[in-house]
This record gives sequence, structure tokens and C-alpha cells, in this order.
Amino acid sequence: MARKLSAADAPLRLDNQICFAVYSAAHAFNRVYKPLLDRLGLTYPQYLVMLVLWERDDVPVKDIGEKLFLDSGTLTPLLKRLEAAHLVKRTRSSEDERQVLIALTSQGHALKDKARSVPQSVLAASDCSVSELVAMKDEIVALRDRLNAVIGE
Amino acid sequence: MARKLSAADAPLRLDNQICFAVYSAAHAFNRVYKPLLDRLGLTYPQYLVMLVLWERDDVPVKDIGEKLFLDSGTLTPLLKRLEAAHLVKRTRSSEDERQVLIALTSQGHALKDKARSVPQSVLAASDCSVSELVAMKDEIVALRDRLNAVIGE
DNA sequence: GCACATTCAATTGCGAACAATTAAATGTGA
DNA sequence: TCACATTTAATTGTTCGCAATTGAATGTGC
Repeated sequence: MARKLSAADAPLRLDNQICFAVYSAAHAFNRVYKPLLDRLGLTYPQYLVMLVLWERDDVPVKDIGEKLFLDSGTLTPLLKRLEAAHLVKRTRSSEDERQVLIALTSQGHALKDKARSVPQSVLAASDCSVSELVAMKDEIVALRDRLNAVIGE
Repeated sequence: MARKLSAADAPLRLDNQICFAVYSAAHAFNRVYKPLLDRLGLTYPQYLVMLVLWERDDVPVKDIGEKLFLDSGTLTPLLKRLEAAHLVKRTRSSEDERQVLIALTSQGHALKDKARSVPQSVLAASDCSVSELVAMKDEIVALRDRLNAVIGE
């Protein structure tokens, strides 16, 4: 028997998947960021780590992971690359030797000024008003938090 | 001089980044899908490929790539893994020997029925009405398409 | 027909992302 | 104190994702 388009298949259609919308939008963002971040010598996940550090410095790996929803398997090699690029320094905490504290170098601090043009370039690429983007962001964050709540059972 | 919270820093604050909202939501979706897809023996990107093939079979790699915004560097090894799992078959097109056509095996077809429960499980996890999700999806797709339009210059 | 560009998939190399495990440091209860 | 659990990063192995290159097949302009 021939397979035909069926209403029963609608939930499995690619264009009906919000997850694919989110997935493909994330990749689109990545491609927009790439040329901008190349000039800073950063990848997108490295940029996210730098955003965290520009807000608060000298934090354990765990804190960065909680903010970005990433684990040490991702962060350890990434932070070593940032260290190799002389943007951060990794030092064991003296109070708790299990922790590795991540601190910006002077170059890491200085990069913040170069990064200021990035958000507005992305805003321009999105061809969208700030208020619309803020509304979308809030919706997506709310959805993400509901999903994450389910993961923790 | 001490660095303090400044209005000039707002565009660089992690919580103000819609790209991070999208990025972290994509990961949250991935984590929700993981246990569901494990039962099908699929990863999330593999699931996306199967969604494409369940809609239309016997398509060149390029078509799959255009629908999913992925290139051969990602798809070739992924499709080889699907072939190793006996879900698809890869054959050179006789009309154009440059193309590799991807066709579902009987097992690949059969997996569709097992996959039908996935979307509703994710819907439940999102704790959101269908109409809200559809509205969000449309907004995100529109944003994605604007971003992709900029990438093509 | 023949040089040339184009198209398509495969390959290589690098950087995430994550599960699972390991090892060291710390905390806890008896 | 001492056995035990917990916390924290690092490590290992697998899979994506993409840039850049390669090589074969096809299309083109002369």
C-alpha cells in the first residue's frame, strides 16, 4: 500500500516541530556570530563563557556550568583553550582544592571592549525590534525552564 | 578602578541574549528527547533525518541537508551510522552519479510507528498549549529565516 | 570535442556536547 | 578517628557541526 499524507502524520512533520525551529535557529545564530567572533578569536561557546566572566570573575567551573547548562566534560577542554589563548587563568582554590577558579587575564578583560559591537551586529541581522526580541527571549527562556524542570523529574 | 554594573554592559549580559535563550533551549530539548529517542536507537539529529525521510523517501543527501540546514560533513557520517543500524540504504543515483540517494529500509519505515509517541511526550514536557507552541514556533522560524537571509548576504 | 567551471559527496581536522568513569578533596555519622 | 558518601574536575569515547579540501561526475562555452 502506498504511503500518503495523513493527518495522523502531522505530529511527525518536520515543519511542525518546535524543537527543530529552536535547533535550526540556534545554528542560524551560530552562523551569524561566527564572522563577528572570528575577529575576537572566540567560538560561540567560548563567547558565552566570556560573557559569564565579564559579569563576574574568579568563579569555579561549576558556577559557569550552572549558568550555561554545561558540564565539566565540555568546559574543561574549552577553558584550557581559553587559557592557551591567554584569556583566562585556571587555579585551584586554596579553600577547597576540588574547585578550579577561572579568572580573566588582562587580555581577557580587554577583550570585553572589542566585544561590545557584537550584540548590535546580531540585532541588525535579526531584523527585528528590541521589544520583539525581548518578548521572544522571555518566552523561550520560560519554555526552556519548563523543559529543564521536567528533566530533573 | 573597580568594575561595576553599568548600563553600557547590558547588551553583553548573558540574560539579555536571545541567542543564549535559543542555544540553551535547544540543549534542553535535546535532553528531553534523549531518553525517548534512546528507545528508538536514535540520536536527535538522526531523528531529524528520519523525520525528513518519513515524509519523502529516496532523496539525495543534498535535499536532506537543505531541509535540516546541514552539510555533507555532518550528514555523511550520520547517514553511514543509520545505514549501519539498517534503517537506511545509500545508493549512487544512476541518472547522476554524483548524488547518493537515501532510502528507508523496511526497518526504517517500521520505526515511524514507534516514533509516534515522541511528539506528545515532548508536548507534555513543554507544559504548554499546542496553540502557544505553534505561535512560538512560527516566530522562531521567522527569526531563523531572517538570520539565514543575512548569512547569504 | 575539449578546456573549464560547477555540483555533489566524502574526507580531514578541530571544537563542542554529553555519558560514564576516575580520582582527589571534602563532609558526615558512628 | 575512621568508614562512607558527596562534591568537583578531569578524562575517555562517541556523536554532532562546520570549514576547507579532494575527487569524481556533470554542465558550459568555444
